[in-house]
Amino acid sequence: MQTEEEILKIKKVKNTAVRMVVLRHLLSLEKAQSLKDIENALPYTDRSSIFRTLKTFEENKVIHSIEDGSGMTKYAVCAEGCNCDPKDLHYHFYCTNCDKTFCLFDVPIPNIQLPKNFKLQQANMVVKGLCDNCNR
Amino acid sequence: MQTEEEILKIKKVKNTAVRMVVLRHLLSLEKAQSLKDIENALPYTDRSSIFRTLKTFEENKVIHSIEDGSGMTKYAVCAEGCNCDPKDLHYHFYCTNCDKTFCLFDVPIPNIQLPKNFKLQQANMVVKGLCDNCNR
DNA sequence: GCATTTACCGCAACTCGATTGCAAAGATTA
DNA sequence: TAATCTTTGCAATCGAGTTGCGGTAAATGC
Ligand SMILES: [Mn+2]
Ligand SMILES: [Mn+2]
Ligand SMILES: [Zn+2]
Ligand SMILES: [Zn+2]
Repeated sequence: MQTEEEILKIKKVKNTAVRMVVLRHLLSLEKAQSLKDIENALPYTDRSSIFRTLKTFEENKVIHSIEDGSGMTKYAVCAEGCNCDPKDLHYHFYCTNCDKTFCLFDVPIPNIQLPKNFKLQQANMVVKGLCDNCNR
Repeated sequence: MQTEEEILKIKKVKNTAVRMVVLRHLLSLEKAQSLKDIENALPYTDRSSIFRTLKTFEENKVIHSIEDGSGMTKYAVCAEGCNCDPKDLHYHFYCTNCDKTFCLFDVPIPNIQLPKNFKLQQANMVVKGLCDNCNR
């Protein structure tokens, strides 16, 4: 497991107080976080600073964003070695009961046979249902 | 191919002027439409009426919605016999160049092996890239 | 070290897609 | 017909996301 400093260094993002605290927060939880989630968790940090931090992180592939259909974009730390290429694609699971969104790094994504002449660049694959905790 | 009247009858949605014109518009195009798209195409119909019509259609499985990451929810008419169950799932393709979103009814969705105790209910699978028209 | 330039931060304002309250118009039922 | 329920149009509101700007901090050049 890499430290916040190591991650930022590898991804060539300057280390600042806001960036450290945002990245630490994202690393501390197993589920993807929305801007609002982070804002609530970091009451002394300004929303727009968090927003710009997330943009910077995403541009530099520190994190990736997920559109889970909940109305708020969620963010999760990229796996070590991730370049946000199609090969780094993974499913996301959105629990319709507890509203958590998970990265399913371990579920393989099969090859998608697109129609003739369509070119794959990226994907946003969100599977919805009940998580193990809510499915009882 | 079913007519608008037939579709609404089968799905038990009362036939009104606004509903007819919205459904006709959705049927007339091969790509999924946003509320704004429909509003622009139907300048004499009020936005909130279109909005409520789309909600009614979605609840009654006349149409399904797609979150393609463009910031606007898109809507497309369900295929004949669709119940919006997991078995009716299909990929959507979002062209990053021309901003069109297509239902890929013909591309099979493989079985997704979720982690233990996770239950699949729905999915929003958006593949992004260049459509055949833009990929030259 | 000190001046200059660049990057980052906090605050407030704003954008825009989505949603809602409400009253009028239309359809249905008794 | 009268009462009731549904649909529609208009205007207002909500809220996530985004931006302008001035101040502070860090980096760069001398
Ligand atoms: Mn992920
Ligand atoms: Mn579709
Ligand atoms: Zn859950
Ligand atoms: Zn295209």
